[in-house]
Amino acid sequence: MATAASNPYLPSNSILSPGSIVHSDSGGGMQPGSAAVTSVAGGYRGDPTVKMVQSDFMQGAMAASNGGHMLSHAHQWVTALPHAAAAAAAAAAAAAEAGSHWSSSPVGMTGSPQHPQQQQDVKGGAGRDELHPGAALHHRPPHLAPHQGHPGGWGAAAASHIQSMAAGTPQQQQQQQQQQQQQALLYSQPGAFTVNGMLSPPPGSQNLVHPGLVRGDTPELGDHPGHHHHHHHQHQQHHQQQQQQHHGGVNSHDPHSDEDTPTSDDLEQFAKQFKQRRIKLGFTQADVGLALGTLYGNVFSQTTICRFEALQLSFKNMCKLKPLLNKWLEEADSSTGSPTSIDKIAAQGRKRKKRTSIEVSVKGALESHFLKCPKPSAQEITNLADSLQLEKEVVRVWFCNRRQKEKRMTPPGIQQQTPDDVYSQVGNVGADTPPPHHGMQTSVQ
DNA sequence: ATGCATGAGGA
DNA sequence: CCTCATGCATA
Repeated sequence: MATAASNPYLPSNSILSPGSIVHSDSGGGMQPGSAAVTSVAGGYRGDPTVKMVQSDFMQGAMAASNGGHMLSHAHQWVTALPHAAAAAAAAAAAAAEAGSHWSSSPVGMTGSPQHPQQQQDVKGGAGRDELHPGAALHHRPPHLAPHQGHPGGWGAAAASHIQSMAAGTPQQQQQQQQQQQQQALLYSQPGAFTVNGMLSPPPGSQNLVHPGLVRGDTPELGDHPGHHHHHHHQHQQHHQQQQQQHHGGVNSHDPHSDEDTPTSDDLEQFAKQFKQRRIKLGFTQADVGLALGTLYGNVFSQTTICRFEALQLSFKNMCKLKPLLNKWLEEADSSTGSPTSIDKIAAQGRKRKKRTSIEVSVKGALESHFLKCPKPSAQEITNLADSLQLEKEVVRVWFCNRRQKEKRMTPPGIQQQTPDDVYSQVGNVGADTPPPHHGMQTSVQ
């Protein structure tokens, strides 16, 4: 197996031992003993004809379960066209600093679910038949003012929590790195084009994309300037700190100023507010992502917007995006129908390995190892991969993603405890820290 | 909402 | 090879 393992990405199909990875054969699938399955995504893209919209799809899908998959069968990779880099204006520079991370906070949902009325509707996989590009905006929510209680509670919500890692493993040492890189590459989707302004939330929005390079990323990490309060640090990193320059005395401390380096709290607050506004305006996360592209040249996916709202990005990353989203917010509610530019950019294809689904049991094993050693050596990875019957690359990536996950501080199990659930922190102490998993669900959309 | 993946950029 | 920023494809 070693042979094939070297290069996981072979056009050929056989990968490892039988049972380890199964290509999703039409339904034939998995064997009882399989460790993972790779699902195949059908024609990834490449056909302009496909109008499939993932954005809407997912949104609605979550509620509806799924509109039906259309999985095609393919080999390991989907072929694609070479990608072209695109140039775009980059513009925004965001000041960012990273320092301590989030504090606690209930992620996302605040507790108050959305109101009954659903605005997005159509997007549901169910109803997404009619998608007329350029269609008129659909209704904005007539009103809406649930309340979404939020703030008050926030203060109370603070709680300290610790990260799971760093439990006490002796070998746990970290060499931190501080790199501030960024890059922007994008591939886009084949979608058609015609976008209407960002202000018209079309039933099926999602077409062009606009590649752009962003520069101006954030500086480094550091503690936030105005770090005021409580909270804590759960990580053990923070090496370099960064100084803050306040020349000109421009912004000394104005939590609201976007120019300022936001604090964790600011970000939390902003994210929450952003989400509410976005929803009220009737936009999906995907819509916002696209709008940002047409507006500032940087498109973002639904995923990113989602993660932003849920504070699942690194502090630095959050800082970078905040200004952009903030601008969008302003635009969005101020302009009621701005024309916007319609751009379309060619979408190039990319080849992408099909997603491997790792079996739960295997995941458990990986988790265990992770706790013992978050950074296994190449050899260990190979080893592990072998015993788990997974490709080395898959395992390696798994660890990378895992580490990343640890890094972003999405409030782990730390939510505040209401008077009711006192006695909560019992439970996970020795072994692993099961994902608290916030049960967020924003029904909207 | 998230899991796995890609890639730039930095050692 | 890692970290970090991002995102397709999914559940």
